[in-house]
Amino acid sequence: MKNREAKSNMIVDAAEQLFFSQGFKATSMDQIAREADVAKGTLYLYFKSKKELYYAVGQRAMECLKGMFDETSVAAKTGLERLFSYAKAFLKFQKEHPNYYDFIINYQGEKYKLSKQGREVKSTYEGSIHLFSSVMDSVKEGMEDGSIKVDMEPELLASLLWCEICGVAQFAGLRELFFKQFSSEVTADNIRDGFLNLTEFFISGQKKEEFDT
Amino acid sequence: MKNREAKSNMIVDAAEQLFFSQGFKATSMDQIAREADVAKGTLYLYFKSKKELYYAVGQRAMECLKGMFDETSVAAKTGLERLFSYAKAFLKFQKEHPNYYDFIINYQGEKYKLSKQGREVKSTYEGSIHLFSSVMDSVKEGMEDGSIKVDMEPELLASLLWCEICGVAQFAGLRELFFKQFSSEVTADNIRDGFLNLTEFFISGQKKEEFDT
Amino acid sequence: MKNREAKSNMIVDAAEQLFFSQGFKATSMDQIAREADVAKGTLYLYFKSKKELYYAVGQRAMECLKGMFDETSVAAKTGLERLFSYAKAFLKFQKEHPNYYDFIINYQGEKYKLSKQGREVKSTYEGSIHLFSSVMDSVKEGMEDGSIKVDMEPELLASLLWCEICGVAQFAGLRELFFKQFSSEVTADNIRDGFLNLTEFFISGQKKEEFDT
Amino acid sequence: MKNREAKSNMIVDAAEQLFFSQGFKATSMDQIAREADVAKGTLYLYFKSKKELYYAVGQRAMECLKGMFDETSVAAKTGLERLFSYAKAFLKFQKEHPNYYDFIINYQGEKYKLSKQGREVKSTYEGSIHLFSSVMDSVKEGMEDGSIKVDMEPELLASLLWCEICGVAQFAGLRELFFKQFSSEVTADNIRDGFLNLTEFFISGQKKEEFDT
DNA sequence: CATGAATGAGCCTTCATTCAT
DNA sequence: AATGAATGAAGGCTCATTCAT
Repeated sequence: MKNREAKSNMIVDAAEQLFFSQGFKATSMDQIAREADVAKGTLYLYFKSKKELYYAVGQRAMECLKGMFDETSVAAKTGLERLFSYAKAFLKFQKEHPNYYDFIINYQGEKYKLSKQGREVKSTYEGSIHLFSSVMDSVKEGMEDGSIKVDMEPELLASLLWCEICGVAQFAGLRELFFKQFSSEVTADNIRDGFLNLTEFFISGQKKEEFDT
Repeated sequence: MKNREAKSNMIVDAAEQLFFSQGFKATSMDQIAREADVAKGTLYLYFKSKKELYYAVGQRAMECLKGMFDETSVAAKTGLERLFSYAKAFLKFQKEHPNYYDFIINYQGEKYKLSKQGREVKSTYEGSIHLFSSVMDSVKEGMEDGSIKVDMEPELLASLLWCEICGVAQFAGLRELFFKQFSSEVTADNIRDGFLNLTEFFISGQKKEEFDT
Repeated sequence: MKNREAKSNMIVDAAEQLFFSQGFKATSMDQIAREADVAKGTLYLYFKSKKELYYAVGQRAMECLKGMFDETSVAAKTGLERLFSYAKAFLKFQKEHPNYYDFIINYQGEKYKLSKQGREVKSTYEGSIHLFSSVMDSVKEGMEDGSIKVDMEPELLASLLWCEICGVAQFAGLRELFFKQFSSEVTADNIRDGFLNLTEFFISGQKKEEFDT
Repeated sequence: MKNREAKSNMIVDAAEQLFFSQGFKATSMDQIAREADVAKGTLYLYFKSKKELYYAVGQRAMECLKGMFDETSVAAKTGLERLFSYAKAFLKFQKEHPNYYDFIINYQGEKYKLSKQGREVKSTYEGSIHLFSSVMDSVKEGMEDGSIKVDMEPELLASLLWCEICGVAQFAGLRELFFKQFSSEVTADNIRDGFLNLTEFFISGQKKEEFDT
C-alpha cells in the first residue's frame, strides 16, 4: 500500500496549492480533484471531508516547521546561541515557506470558522507548545549561563521575543513592498538581519560603546 | 435623515460582529439581516452588496485606528516620546479593538479574494502609509534630537520596530492563553509593557548598569 | 380631479416606454416610478398592480387602432374600397405604432403568462371582434355590390385576408433587414404596397390581360 | 455516453414545455428540474445556464422546421409546385408544432432580452436565410419556367408571399376560435387551404373563368 | 479502489407590494 | 394624496458530499 500514501500526498499537494492561492472557502473540491488529477469521489477515499484536507495541510506545515527547528538547534553552545538558532530557523522557515507560515499563523482564526473543534487543532497546538518550550528553555539556559543579560522573568522574555519574532517574520515579507516605498535599503532580508543583530546585541547586554564601534 | 445613518450603523454593527467571528465568506446576508433585526432586502437599501458591507467595516476599523493615532501623539516632546506614544496607541488600539486590529491585518489578504482591487483598498492602504510615515518621522526626529541612539538607518529601524510592534500587538492578545500555560505572570499586558520598557531602554541607548539598577 | 387623469397618463407613458424596450418582466416598478417621476407608492394609487399597468398599455394600443380604423373608413364607396381602407389603416397603424402593434399581437401570449384571465383581456378581445366585424362586413358588401369577385364564403375570405394582412403588417417591418439582403428593392414599404396592389387586383377579379398591361 | 444524450433530451423536453406555456422569464429552474424529475444542480451539469437551455429549445425548433422543409420539396416539377410544397410544409410545421413555430417567431425578440447576441442566434438566423433562399429560388424558377405569372420582381414576390404565409400560419391556428364565432365554416384548416388555393390560382395567372367553373 | 453523475441545501441578489408618516 | 423605507418570497447558480457502477 505504498501507493496509498503517494496518492494522498499528491492530493494534499494540490489542495495546498489551491488553498494558498485562493483560500479555503474559495477552493472547490472540483478544483482540487482536477489539480490532483483524480476523480472527485477519490478525494473522499483519502479524506473524510474538505475540512480534513485542510487539516492535512496544516499538519504538513507544522511538521515542516518542527523539522527546521530540530535540525537547527543542535550545534548551539550557549543559551543565547540556541535562542538565536531558533530565531533564525523561524525566520528561515517563514522565508522559505511563506505559505506554511501564513497557514500556521492563520490557523487558529480559520479554524474557528471551520468548526469549533477538531482533533487536528490539538495536534498543531501541541506542536506550538513544543516549539515554544524549546525557546523558553533556551532563554532560561542563557540566563543561567550568563549569555543573556536581561532583568526579566524568563517566561516573559521568551514570550516577548516570540511575539517580536513572529511580527518580524510575518511582516518583513508581507510588507516589503510597503516599506520599500520609503527607502530602497529596507528589504525583507535587511529587516530580518537588523532584528537579529539588534536584538542579540541588546539581550546579550553588551555596552553601548561596544555597539557603536 | 438622521435615522438613515443610525440604521446603517446598526447594520454595520451586525455585519462587523459576524464577519469577525466567522469571516467574510462564512457570513451570510441572512445572518446579518437577522442579527441587525431587519429584512434581508433592507440590507441592500443601505449597501449595494455584501462586499460593500465588508468595506464599510474596514473603513470603520481604519478610522478608529487613525483617530487613536492622532489623538495620542500631541503631547510628545522628543522623537523618542513621540515614537512611543505611537507604539502605545497601536497597542492600545489592538487591546481595545482587537477585531478591528485583526481586520486591518487581514484586510489585504481577504480583499484580494474579494476582487482584484477596489477604491476601498486604496483608502486603507493610504491610511497605512500615513501612519507609518508618522512613525518614521518620529524615529528621524529622535535620531536628530538625540533621544534615539541606534546606529541604523532610520527607515530600517522604523520598519523593524513596526514589525515588532505589530507582532507584539497581534500575538500578545491572541496567544495570551497559550503563554500563560508556562507562567501566570505572562499576561498580555505584561508582554506589552515588557516590550515597551525593554525597547525604550534599548533604543534610548542607556547603559546596562542603569538598567540593572 | 382633472389632475388625476393627467398623472395616470404620465405613468402609463412611462410604463409603455419601458415595457416596449425591455418587456414586462424585465421592467421594474422602480424604473417606472423613476421614469414617471413619482414615488413608487404612488403607482399603486393609480394602478392596483403591475399587471394592471400592463393592461392599461394594452387598452391604449387598442384604442389607438380603433381610432385609426374608424377614421379611415368613412369615405369608401364600394365594399372593396372599404376593405382596402381598413387594410391600409391596419398597415399604417403597424408602421406608425409598431410597438402598439406588437403589443396587441403578443397580448394573448403574454396574457397567459400574466394570469389565466382578467377583465382587460375581455376588453381588448371585444375590440378585436369589433374590428374584424367591420372587415367582414366590407367583404360581404363588396361581394354584394360586385366590387369583390371571389368565389368563396365571405367569412372565410375575410378571415384569410385578415391573416394575410396581419402577416404582412408584422413581418414587413420586422424582417425588412432580412429581406433586404436579397435585393435592395425589397423594403417594408414595397412589401406593403405590393401586397395591397396584388391583392386588390386579384380579388377585384380583373382579367389577367388587364394586369399585364 | 448514450445515456447522457437521453437525459439531456429529457431536460430539454421539460424546459420546452414550460417555456412554451409560461415564457422564459416566468419559468424557473426549479420548475424545470421538478418537471424533468432531476435535481436542480443536475440541470447545470447539462446546460451552463438557463439561457443555454433556452437556446437548446430554439435549436430543436429550427432543426424540426428544416427537416420538414427538406423532406417535402423533393418531388416538385415546376417552380410553382416547389413553392407550394414549401408553403405546405410551412403550414404543416405550424400545425403540427405550433409551439416550435411560435418559438421561432418570437425568438428574435426574446433573445434581445436575453443578451445582445449569442452564437445560437446566428445559428437560427442562418437557418432562416437558408429557408427563405429556397423559397426565393422556387419563385425565380417558377417565373422562368412560366408556372408563376406575376409581374413583379421575384425577390419582392417571394418576400411578400413569405409574409402572407407567416401570417396565415400564425393566425389561422391562434385565432381559430375567434374566427369561428362568425361562421362555423371558418376553421384553421379551411383558412390554410383557402389561402393555398386562392394564392396558387392567382399567381399561376389562370383566367377568372377557369376559377369560377 | 476509482469514478463522476446526481443531489439539494444554501448563497447573493432582486423586486412587487405594503404601510407608517 | 403622496412618499419611500421596509419587507420577504423567489430566482439563478454553486458545491460538498454521496453512491451506483
